[in-house]
Amino acid sequence: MAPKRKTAPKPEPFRRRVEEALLRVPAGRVVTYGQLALLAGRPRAARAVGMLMAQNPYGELLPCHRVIAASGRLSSRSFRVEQARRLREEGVEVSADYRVDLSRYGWDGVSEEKEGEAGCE
DNA sequence: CAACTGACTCACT
DNA sequence: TAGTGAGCCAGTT
Repeated sequence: MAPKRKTAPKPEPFRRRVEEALLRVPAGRVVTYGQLALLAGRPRAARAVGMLMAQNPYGELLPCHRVIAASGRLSSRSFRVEQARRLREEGVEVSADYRVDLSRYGWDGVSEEKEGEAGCE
């Protein structure tokens, strides 16, 4: 017993966890690679998450455009344009510098989308 | 089997 | 305030 696995608390591939966590993110909300990695079970695997997004064979099937850097900026010079476009379509304000306010759109990890008013400022 | 890369993050200078 | 370096994780070659 006690399968000594330094990593992978679950037999499920890290990829799967990231996908599930990403699919949990409601529209109009964004998460950072670190947050997504945390939900996936690896708070330090932000890099791995980024790679999965770049490799994501699901393409548009996966809301990878909701994943941004911890600085609130869109990474990937090749995709940041489309990312910002999709985020704006979901109601997320993306600055001309491809910057998103995590304080407003940063997902807390709660699927409860009660931002109906979203005008508290 | 081992090494390098990469859509990251944090800390220090 | 901005820029640079080292660390960490998973996937690819």
